[in-house]
Amino acid sequence: MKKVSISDIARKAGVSVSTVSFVMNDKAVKMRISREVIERVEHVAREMGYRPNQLARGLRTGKTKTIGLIVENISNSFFATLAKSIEDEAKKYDYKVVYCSTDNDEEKARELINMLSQRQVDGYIITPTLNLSEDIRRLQAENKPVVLVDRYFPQHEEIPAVLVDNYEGVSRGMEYLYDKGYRKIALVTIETEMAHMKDRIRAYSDVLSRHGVQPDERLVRIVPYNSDRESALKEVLQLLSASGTDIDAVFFLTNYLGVLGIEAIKKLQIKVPDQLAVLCFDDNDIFRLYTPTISVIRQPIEAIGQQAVSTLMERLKHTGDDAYPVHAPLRLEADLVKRESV
Amino acid sequence: MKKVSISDIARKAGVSVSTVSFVMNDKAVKMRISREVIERVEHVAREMGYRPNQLARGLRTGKTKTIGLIVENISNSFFATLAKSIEDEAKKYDYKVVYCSTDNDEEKARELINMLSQRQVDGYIITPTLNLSEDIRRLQAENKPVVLVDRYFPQHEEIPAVLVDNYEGVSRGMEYLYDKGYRKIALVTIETEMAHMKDRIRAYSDVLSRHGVQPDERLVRIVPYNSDRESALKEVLQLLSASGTDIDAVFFLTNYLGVLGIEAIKKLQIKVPDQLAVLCFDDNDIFRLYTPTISVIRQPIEAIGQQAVSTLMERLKHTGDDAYPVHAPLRLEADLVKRESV
DNA sequence: CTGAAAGCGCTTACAG
DNA sequence: CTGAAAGCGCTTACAG
Repeated sequence: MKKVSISDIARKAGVSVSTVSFVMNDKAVKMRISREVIERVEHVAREMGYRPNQLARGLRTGKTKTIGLIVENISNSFFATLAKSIEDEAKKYDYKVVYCSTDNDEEKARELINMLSQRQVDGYIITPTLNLSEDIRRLQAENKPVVLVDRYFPQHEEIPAVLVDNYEGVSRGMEYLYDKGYRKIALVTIETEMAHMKDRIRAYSDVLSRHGVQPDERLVRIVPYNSDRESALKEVLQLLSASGTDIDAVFFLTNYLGVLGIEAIKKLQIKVPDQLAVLCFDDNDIFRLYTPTISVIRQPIEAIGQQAVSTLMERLKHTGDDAYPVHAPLRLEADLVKRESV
Repeated sequence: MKKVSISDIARKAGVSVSTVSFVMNDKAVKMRISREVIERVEHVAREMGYRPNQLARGLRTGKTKTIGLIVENISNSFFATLAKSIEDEAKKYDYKVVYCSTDNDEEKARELINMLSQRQVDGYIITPTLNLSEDIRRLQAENKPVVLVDRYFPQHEEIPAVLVDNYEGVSRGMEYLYDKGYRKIALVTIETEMAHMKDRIRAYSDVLSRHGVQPDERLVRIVPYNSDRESALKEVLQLLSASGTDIDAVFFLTNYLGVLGIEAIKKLQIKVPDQLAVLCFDDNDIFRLYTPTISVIRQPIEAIGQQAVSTLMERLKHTGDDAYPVHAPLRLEADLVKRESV
């Protein structure tokens, strides 16, 4: 059974391919094609089970109605939720989404951009890795709009970005811990040069300074990026069991670290929040169900996805318009979810 | 900046488009093109930043090197992990994956198949909904191989499927509970006609019968498919707090139900495993970290993804071969992960 | 060894 | 109101 093409329909309906094309694209009325022909063509098309070949259409029109989405890792719950929200939102605009994971590898990210570009996606939503700004500018130069999500390049305001307000979110969390009387607040973060994490760390230090507290190096643990689960866990265990530091609270700067933290706390049998208060950036089902429940700064994932799509759609409409306004990253507010761990 | 095409390169290198095409496709040697021309073409292509248009290539060759993956919901951790494993495995064969979610809606599943078909994917990996077998057979008739994952159609052996051995997995879990001395074993499942769930339920009853236990209706709770989170939780709460049933263990047949179960148990302050043993089909980070840790029957998700891809690749090679052998579904063994809840 | 030409399935000016 | 034809960017028999 071969796929049926427009010319098969034309032959069977006794009209030209142009006529069929006009009917299939709802341009029949504009082209003043007779009611009778329209109906005949539609009937034949349905009968033969016609499905337009989008490859051919894309080749001809230069538009594929497809968004390329590049995330760090689709199996991570944050990105999976983000991807779903982008897929659902894009559908409203009649766009499809093709997604893929970088595993936070620069080279892989480049390959993916390359692959999506070859498939002629109309625009991109990207969770960038480091050093990707040149590749992204090249896309923009080819008139392919790009919107960053979750991360951004501070020195490149011409690349729009949608993300949570990291600085504000961590500040809020820190103030909350401070208000509750905690003074020896430890921080667990991941080693990276990316600006979104630097913003989070900066908020931690700034809040401490504002309260006249000297940041204590021993309270900050930076997990190397490529450490496997085991060694990362070891780092956290070390921090939490170190004597002489008197930690009374710990702030995990990512979801993944928070989960490791829970494991460490469980292993060390630390009583939360009596011996140690726990706060995490980014929510997770586990935090809601763990005993005690873990307080978090929650990112508005759905809203990030929706805004990313609508920003991209805006750009897609203005394609070729060089004077398109430059924006600072769009920062959405995070929620402080108070639970039992603080 | 326009994209550069094969003819731009041909012009600049002073050769024909055919020559460029042969060089780009590593057929230069076979066509005995001179070393010098090859080098000139490659140099020009690199210089101009040439990226082949896959739409055009796909249109011409009829192959897109793309797999369409349809799952229930990409934001669910089971499917997110499965999708990642399929993406990684497909990459080894130099195939890309386009994924999308049905939300378990028959109509949406049909639309997605339609969409992927219009984009000319070479083959499909599908988590089917009910009543999808006809649509799938149509794909097969069009010579597009399909492999089902996670679910299957027992009456359609001609559609290959890769899934966990549901019957064996639940049987193993039940025997384990029985061995541990539990006799009043409750079951929480989801309402569906799909065979994979029926297999799980059948295993539950069979193990009970084998031990001469009359299945007690009051011990089985079937959560209606479209119930929202709240009402599903209510169902579970009701089951666990019902008096006069003396439940001593509960077996949740899906990940999602197990998480609800944890919530219910937490709310009711039931002591696990002293007052109630808990077992769940399908693992989840939560089960590993909850206190007490929850024992599970773990699906070999990675292996399912890998087998699905390799089965599909096999079919892709034999495309057009009508006599391709019919297989029963490939059932992979689940692990019993003993933790503290039983 | 290399080029000219057909054709994949569409859309869209252009002509009548 | 409808059709013939060009062209999107490729691949691939065919010819020389």
